[in-house]
Amino acid sequence: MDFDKSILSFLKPELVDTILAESEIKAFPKGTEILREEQYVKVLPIVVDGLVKIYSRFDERELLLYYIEPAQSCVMSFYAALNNTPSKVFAVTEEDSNIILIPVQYLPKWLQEYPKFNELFYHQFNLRYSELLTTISNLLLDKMDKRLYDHLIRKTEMTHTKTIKISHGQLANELGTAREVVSRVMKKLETEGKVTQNSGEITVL
Amino acid sequence: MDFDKSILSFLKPELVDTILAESEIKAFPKGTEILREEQYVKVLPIVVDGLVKIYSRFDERELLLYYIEPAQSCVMSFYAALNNTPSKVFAVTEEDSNIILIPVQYLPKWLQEYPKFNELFYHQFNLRYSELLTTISNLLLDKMDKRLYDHLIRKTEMTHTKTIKISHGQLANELGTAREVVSRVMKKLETEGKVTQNSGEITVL
DNA sequence: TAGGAGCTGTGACCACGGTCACTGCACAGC
DNA sequence: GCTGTGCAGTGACCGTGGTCACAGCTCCTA
Repeated sequence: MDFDKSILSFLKPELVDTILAESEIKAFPKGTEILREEQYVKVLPIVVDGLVKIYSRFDERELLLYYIEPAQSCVMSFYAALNNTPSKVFAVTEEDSNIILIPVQYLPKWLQEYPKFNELFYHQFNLRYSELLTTISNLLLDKMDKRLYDHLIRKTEMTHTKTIKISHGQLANELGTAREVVSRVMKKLETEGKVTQNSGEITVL
Repeated sequence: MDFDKSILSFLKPELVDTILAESEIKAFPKGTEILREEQYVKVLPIVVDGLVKIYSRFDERELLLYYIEPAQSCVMSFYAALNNTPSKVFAVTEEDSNIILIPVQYLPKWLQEYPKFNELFYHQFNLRYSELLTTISNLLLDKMDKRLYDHLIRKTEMTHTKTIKISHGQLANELGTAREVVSRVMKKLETEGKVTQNSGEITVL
């Protein structure tokens, strides 16, 4: 399949060709569950375009951890793949996405032969680690109104559109809270003139 | 300096010798601040013995992230060292500790030449990532009484003693809450017969 | 057209924990 | 002695958000 190789331009062209020769690029429609918790991972995903949502499930509650944007990889599945241990998180495509699937057996070899490839994953690990830190900071310090508003802002930034199609219940899941709480806070944000909403659509002003 | 090399036995002896030839092993007394936030890192620490506490500061509040036990390393400072970026966390010795300090300039070379060395850090990253996940889970789901009690239990497990010398204020910092809250909950744990305390000492029953 | 499913809006209730304002205690140094 | 400092204990207050119990809405399908 054709795609814009410039997305991997930070890697040496020689490495890009090696990767593409052995890997599959697959299209996943929006909403596909590409990684289940406790699943043993056979391929390592690198997102080419689209958007993948990574979340965890604690008890009955869920919490969005971060998004994987183009040219990024899911380090949890990377480590799970390298060591044949189950993954601890879930991954779902938030938009139609094309994803490179690298078979795990090539990883040790490429990691050793291509320092840039190695660096890529250290960088990804660091990125996710930082995002978890800010998630922790938000949980510890911020009230729901700020958490929800920031979350909506982030969504508009990533999808490059001011209007989001999502239900209060889904938002509640992403923030690890209850549906009623989201409804309450959304109403507050609406009266504050920060958003408008009607029937499953939210517009950030 | 002498120390028990068996602690690094998971690495090839050849690699251990290489590391020790170029690195310094330094003794840090309990309570030494060995890593400040926003500090540029020139050496990579690997704990030989003792215990190092890693925490972060959000606004005015602190939160303990995890402990570094013998044969472990601080991946945040690892990444910071590799890329010459400032660290985002603090590190303080919780006990007298001996720590190997590897000068950063050897890292790229050794990472490429010794796959085991590389694996060590992937493993550490994954470990910390998992610990941050459980921290998030605790913040999201658990009440203070459970968080505090679990925290005390963990402390006794790591120091191999039932009695902990710590003030309520310090505990509050580690849990990201207020001193009064810790006092309140400690009283509750005491009446429940889970702990006893007198003047800066807490004994877990 | 009646019923069901899924979503939103709301009011009431209440536990948890953050904050304030103290008091009491121990211990150190002057 | 007195005073300052640091820690523990406590009562009062109250905002946030989790929960329950509904009611109302749209849309789909039998």
